[in-house]
Amino acid sequence: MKKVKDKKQLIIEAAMKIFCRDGFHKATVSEIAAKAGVGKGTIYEYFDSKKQLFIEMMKYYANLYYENLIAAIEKEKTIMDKLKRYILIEEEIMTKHGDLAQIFMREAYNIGLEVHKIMKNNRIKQIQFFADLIQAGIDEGIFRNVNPYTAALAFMGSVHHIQVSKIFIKDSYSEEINIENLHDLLLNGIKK
Amino acid sequence: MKKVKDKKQLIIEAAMKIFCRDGFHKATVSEIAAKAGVGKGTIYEYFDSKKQLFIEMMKYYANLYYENLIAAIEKEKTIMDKLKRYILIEEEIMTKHGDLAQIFMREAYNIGLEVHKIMKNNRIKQIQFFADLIQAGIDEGIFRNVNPYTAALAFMGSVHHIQVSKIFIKDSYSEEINIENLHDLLLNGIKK
Amino acid sequence: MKKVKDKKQLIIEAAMKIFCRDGFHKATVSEIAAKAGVGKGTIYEYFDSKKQLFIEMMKYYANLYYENLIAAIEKEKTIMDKLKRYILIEEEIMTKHGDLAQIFMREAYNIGLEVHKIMKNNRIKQIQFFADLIQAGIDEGIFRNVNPYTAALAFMGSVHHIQVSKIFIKDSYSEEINIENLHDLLLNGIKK
Amino acid sequence: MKKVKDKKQLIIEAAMKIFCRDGFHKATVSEIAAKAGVGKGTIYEYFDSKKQLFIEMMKYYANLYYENLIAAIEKEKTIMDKLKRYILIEEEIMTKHGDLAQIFMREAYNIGLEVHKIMKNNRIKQIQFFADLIQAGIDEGIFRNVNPYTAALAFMGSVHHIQVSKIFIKDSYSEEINIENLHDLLLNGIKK
DNA sequence: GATGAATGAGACTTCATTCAT
DNA sequence: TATGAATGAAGTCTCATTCAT
Repeated sequence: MKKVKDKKQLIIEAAMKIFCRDGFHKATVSEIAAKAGVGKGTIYEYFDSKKQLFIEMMKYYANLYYENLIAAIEKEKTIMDKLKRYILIEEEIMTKHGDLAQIFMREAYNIGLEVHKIMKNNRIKQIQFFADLIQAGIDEGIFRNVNPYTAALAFMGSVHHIQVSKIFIKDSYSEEINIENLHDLLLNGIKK
Repeated sequence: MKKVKDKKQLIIEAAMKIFCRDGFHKATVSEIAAKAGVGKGTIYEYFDSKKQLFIEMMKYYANLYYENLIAAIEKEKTIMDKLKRYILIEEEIMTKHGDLAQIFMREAYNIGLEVHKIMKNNRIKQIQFFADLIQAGIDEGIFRNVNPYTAALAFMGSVHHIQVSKIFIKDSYSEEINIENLHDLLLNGIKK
Repeated sequence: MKKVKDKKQLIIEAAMKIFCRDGFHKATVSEIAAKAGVGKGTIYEYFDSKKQLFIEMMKYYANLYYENLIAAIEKEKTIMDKLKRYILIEEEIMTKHGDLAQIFMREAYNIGLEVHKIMKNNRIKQIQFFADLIQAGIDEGIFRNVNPYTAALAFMGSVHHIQVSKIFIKDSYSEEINIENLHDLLLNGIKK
Repeated sequence: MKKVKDKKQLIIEAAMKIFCRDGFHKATVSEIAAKAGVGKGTIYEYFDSKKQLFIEMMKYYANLYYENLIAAIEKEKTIMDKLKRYILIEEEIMTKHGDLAQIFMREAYNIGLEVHKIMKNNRIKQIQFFADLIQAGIDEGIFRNVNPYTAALAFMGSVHHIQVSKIFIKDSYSEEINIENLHDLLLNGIKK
């Protein structure tokens, strides 16, 4: 019984790597099977189709991400620490799983309605969670009276973008770009 | 000679629409031809392959985008106006051509080295341009002494992320999220 | 325009041979293509699927059969001659296309509703046509007052069965079994 | 030892149902196993392959059929009663096991030489048995001097065809078609 | 130059068969 | 003995690309 779960897990992890590298349509079931170290037919013992494998892979990582996020943030005491932690986790996730985030975004429109729904719900949950944090900060009087959703998206977008750029550009001035700078910038603004 | 260019242009525009909707691998040459109103074989009169068509399509829109950006910004006089114009153009582009930006990002890794290079150069040019603007603002004393690259990426990422979220989430609280709020936030920060 | 029809026809004829020899499920599209002298993909230019090819093949031969049958019978003047002609044609068809009749029967249940309907309609048309002939003979007073449908089926079944047996058994006493004997038997009965 | 036979028997009976419904190639070993209430692997404990299972299933039912036929007919005293009994049994078998007869016919050509031989021998035995009955009737002076093989095949074919038509057409005039009519027709002919 | 019928490589998926338990 | 998870050969179908017209 444990073994069955292990093999399904194995396939999901292999699928994640291949889907991230190639996207849904370029990825082949053959290669996922090879990466998982199982036969091609075995994939179909655990998943109805390539599409279904993609969906279950997405669900798995979406949940994993959200659970970890909540767990880490709830350890922090103050709003400011929670906020910083959120940004740090976003950064960490983007570093480790930026490709996953990318493919979630990109394929969300194309694979089908179910994928789109998962993505949308996941995204809304995140934004809401972050917006709630900011709203709490506003209520406590440590933040200006900004729109919490705009702020949430700005924060998330900045972190995301910086990370993607670092991965993408690699050999350039990406060294000097770091999250410490970003924290300062987002908290204090650019204007003198 | 003029006619030839017209037909090539026609195919590139059709290709853009189909590639944006379906991604590189799901898109079919047949449908691009149909959209362009030409025969399937005609595509191959103007482009060596589907991949080459994608590359040329990308080059075309990357240039178009950059030229328009520069032209619009250079019309503005002050640093602050240039910066605002930049943000507005980014927003406009994301609104009109967000799907194009998405596909550029997503497929950049997969299609081949040439695509990746185009993307990277384009991105670096943009970041550099924006960072230069910010640096000029710092030099003029209107901005704090932030890292210009971090700031550039944060601005670009925020705009991008908000736009994507608006498209993606649609029916939610996206109404209250707007660029005016974002301007204020990025310029003045969140802290009281 | 003529050529297109020729190639579709070519595929239908090849499909008939392979389907007859192997049955629907054992038959492969590859081999049908090879038999027709076209590429595998060409099959799909003319038919949506293997199943659709089977259906269209069936429709084609069902019509061909029925048209020829009617045409030949209408040339005859008297009821008795029409009846004999019918039996002779049935025999001829079973000789030439017995395998086709077999596959029609066998696969009719399995391929899908559409196939079943075609088969059923075709069968009803035939039975009705034959029963009408017999009824006309009864009305003219040359036949006893038998049930025309029973008689039609008995005649058709006898001819069919004899032919199948001849094909099937081949090397046995099939020489002495012939249609002349059958005519006599069916017209005059077995009892002294 | 008894148990082993029981399980083998169980599989044969399940196989018959599935093969009859789907034909050899469409039928799956999985479903046969499920129907028999055994594991998939168990099938291979008793049969070398799917093909071998089909062959053994055929042999079993061919023998069963023939034994029952002989036993029933030998109970009758007169030629005429034996003949009638034969027709009634054929009818009964076609009613109960028409699908089996169908698949025997259809797949006989395709599965392999061994199947073909079984079928052929079985058929020859039946025809011969029936022809012998008719010949005996001729010798006794109750039948005209018809060709006994032709008559045998005509009788068998008529019964078969009527039965198949009843199953196939169902909702039509099949009510008025019955074996009593057929008896009369075959014995007395159609001519006045 | 323009076309689209023809092609076949390669994708997803099924299922008979094996074998470790 | 009985099982069913695992497998990979083989099938259907798609689609980028070619080439005769």
